[in-house]
Amino acid sequence: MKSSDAKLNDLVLRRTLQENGHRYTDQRAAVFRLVAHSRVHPTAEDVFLGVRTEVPGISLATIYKSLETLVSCGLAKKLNLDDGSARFCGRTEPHHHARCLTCGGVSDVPGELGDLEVAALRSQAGGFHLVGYELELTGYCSDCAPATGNGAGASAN
Amino acid sequence: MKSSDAKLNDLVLRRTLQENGHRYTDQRAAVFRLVAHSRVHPTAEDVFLGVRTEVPGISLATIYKSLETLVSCGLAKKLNLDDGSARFCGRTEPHHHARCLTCGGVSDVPGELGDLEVAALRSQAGGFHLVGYELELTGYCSDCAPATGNGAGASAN
DNA sequence: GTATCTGCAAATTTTTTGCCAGTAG
DNA sequence: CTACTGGCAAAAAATTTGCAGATAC
Repeated sequence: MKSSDAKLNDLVLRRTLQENGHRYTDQRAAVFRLVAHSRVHPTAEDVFLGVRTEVPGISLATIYKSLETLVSCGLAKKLNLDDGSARFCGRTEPHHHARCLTCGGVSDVPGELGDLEVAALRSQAGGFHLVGYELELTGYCSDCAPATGNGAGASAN
Repeated sequence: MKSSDAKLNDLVLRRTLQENGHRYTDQRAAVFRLVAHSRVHPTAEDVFLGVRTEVPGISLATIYKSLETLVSCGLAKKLNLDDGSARFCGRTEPHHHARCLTCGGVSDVPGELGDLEVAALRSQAGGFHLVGYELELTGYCSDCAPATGNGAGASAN
C-alpha cells in the first residue's frame, strides 16, 4: 500500500475505465480505492460511509452508480451473500467466501478449484459454456464454532 | 409425481415441521409442493402467483413466512443469484447452479465437489468449520452461447 | 463543445413487521 | 385451551431513476 502502489492502481483504473467507454472521476477513484483495499466485503452503505470521509459531498446514488460501473469493467465483484444487501469485493486473487451461519461474517478463503474439478464441472454442465464460478462456503467461524467436535460432511445445495 | 409420491412428500413435510417445532398448514404444504416440484428457481412472487391458484386467499406475506420456515427446516434453499429478488430451490439431490450472463436464466448442474476438493477447501479454510457450500457457475447457456469457439479458462472470484 | 457524470429527491421494488382473528395440536 | 399462524396493511430497507447543473476529455 505504498504510494507507488496507489499510483499504479489509479492508472489501472484510469485505463480500464477508458477502455470501457467511461470517464475517470474522483468519486469513482475513491470508491475503487475503498473496495480494492477493503477486506470486509462492504455493502453499498458501507462504501458510502467510508468514501464520505474522503469525498464529503458524495451521494449514495453515486455510490451505487460507481459500483455498477466498476463491476461492469471487472474491477469489482458483486457478491450475493444472503443478508439483505449486496456486498462488493475488489480483491483480484482467486478466492472463495466463507460465511458464518451464526454471526453472518464473511471471510476470504484463498485458492481456486483444481483443473480436474473444473473440467468435471464443464462436462457435467453439458451445453453450458462455463466462464467462471463463485463458491460460497457455509459453516461456523472460529469465534462461533459449535461445541460439538465434528470434522466431516459438507454437502452441496 | 404419482399420488403415492405426493403423499410421501407430505408426510416428510409434516414430520420435519413437527421436529422443528412448527405446525403443518395447508399454506405451507402448498408452498412446499410448488417449490419442491419447480425447476425454475422461483422468486417469492413466482411462488405467490403459483400457489394462489391452489390456495386463492393466500397472501404474499404468508409466502415469505412459509418460505423462511421451509428454509429454516432445510426443506428449501434460498439462492442469491444477483437479480433483484431471492430465488428458492426445493431440489434435494446435490447440484450446482449455472447462470447465463446473457439471458439471466439459471439451470441446474447435477453433481457435487469431490471429497478431495472438499478436504482441500476445509484445510484452506483454516479455523472455519465447514458445513456446506453453494457453487454458482457463470457463463452462457446453449441458447446464448457466444460465437467464439473457446473451451478453456474458468476462474474463481 | 459535448457527451458523460454527479447529487438530489422521488419512485420502485423487495422484504419485514404488528396486530387480531383463526386454527392446529 | 393455548401457542402458533395467516391475512392485511403499513413500514422498512435496498436499489433505481429523472433531471439540471457540473465536469472530463
